Amino acid sequence: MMQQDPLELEKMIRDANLRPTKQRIALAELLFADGNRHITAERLHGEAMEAGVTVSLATIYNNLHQFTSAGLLREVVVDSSRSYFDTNVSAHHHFFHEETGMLEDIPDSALNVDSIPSLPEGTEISSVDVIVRVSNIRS
Amino acid sequence: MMQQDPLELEKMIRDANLRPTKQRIALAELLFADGNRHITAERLHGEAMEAGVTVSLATIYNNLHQFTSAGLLREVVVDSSRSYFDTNVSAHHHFFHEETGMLEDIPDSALNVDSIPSLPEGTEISSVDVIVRVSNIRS
DNA sequence: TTTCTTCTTTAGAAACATTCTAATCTATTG
DNA sequence: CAATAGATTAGAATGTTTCTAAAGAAGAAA
Repeated sequence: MMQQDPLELEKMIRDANLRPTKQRIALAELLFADGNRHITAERLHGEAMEAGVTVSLATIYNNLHQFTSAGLLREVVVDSSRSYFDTNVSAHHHFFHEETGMLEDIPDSALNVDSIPSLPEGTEISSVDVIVRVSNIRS
Repeated sequence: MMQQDPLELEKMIRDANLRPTKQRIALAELLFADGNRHITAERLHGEAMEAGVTVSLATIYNNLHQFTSAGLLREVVVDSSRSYFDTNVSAHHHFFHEETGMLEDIPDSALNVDSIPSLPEGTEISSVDVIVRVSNIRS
């Protein structure tokens, strides 16, 4: 995404039918200014604090979900205790570092999933998520 | 797995260096007697109650984790608010029904993941998890 | 069997992430 | 500017999971 310009961000927010409030713009900057990010609510809250923006946790959650509904973010489920949000919404997969809890993109082109078996009756694919869990080699 | 015989179950528990207590045996029966299952702690607790076995939730969690460490169960991460435990510990993947929260196995042979890109420096694969999220076709 | 040790279970408290509530505040529109 | 619809917030509430400390059960040794 890589949206540096505040005006672009504001347009993006408006296009999502959301009002460009101080908090929302600040969060959008933190999320989208520096390119692809994988972030938890708690960490985004911390970054907002550091940046001198007072935002409540409730607002962090509200906005993460609103951005996700608008297709600006994608939720990645890798950890049963925390939610990660990914600013890269195009097709791709993930490495998950078990020790650090860090996520890393795997380009869609770098991995191939095929011969998906027949789907359960009456269902359609919503997404295919591949998570390659990696850990440090212990010597 | 499909372990019907109580004696087999007891052996399985002993082989995992665990004591065959009343609660542990009852949980093992619920988990392993009827073949492949995908279950949450809460649901296992409910089933134990129904079966007339009094087990605390703490014990449910203790045992699910101990069985997992022993390789008798595998934790499947598909939902950021709940943990699922799978009695099928051999290589395979999952369909996840978004509406019902139900999990369904995809045999390893029915799905192929290839050309996994070079791993991050100093790491090794711990597992490759494919989750095909499906939802009911809305007409 | 009796005793000793180690492992288990448990109730309840605590921790943690997330959602809800209802009041206040802000952006937008007329 | 006034009215309204949307946004933010503190704090309470929820839901899952873990922790604590005490009491109970299993295994080993004599």
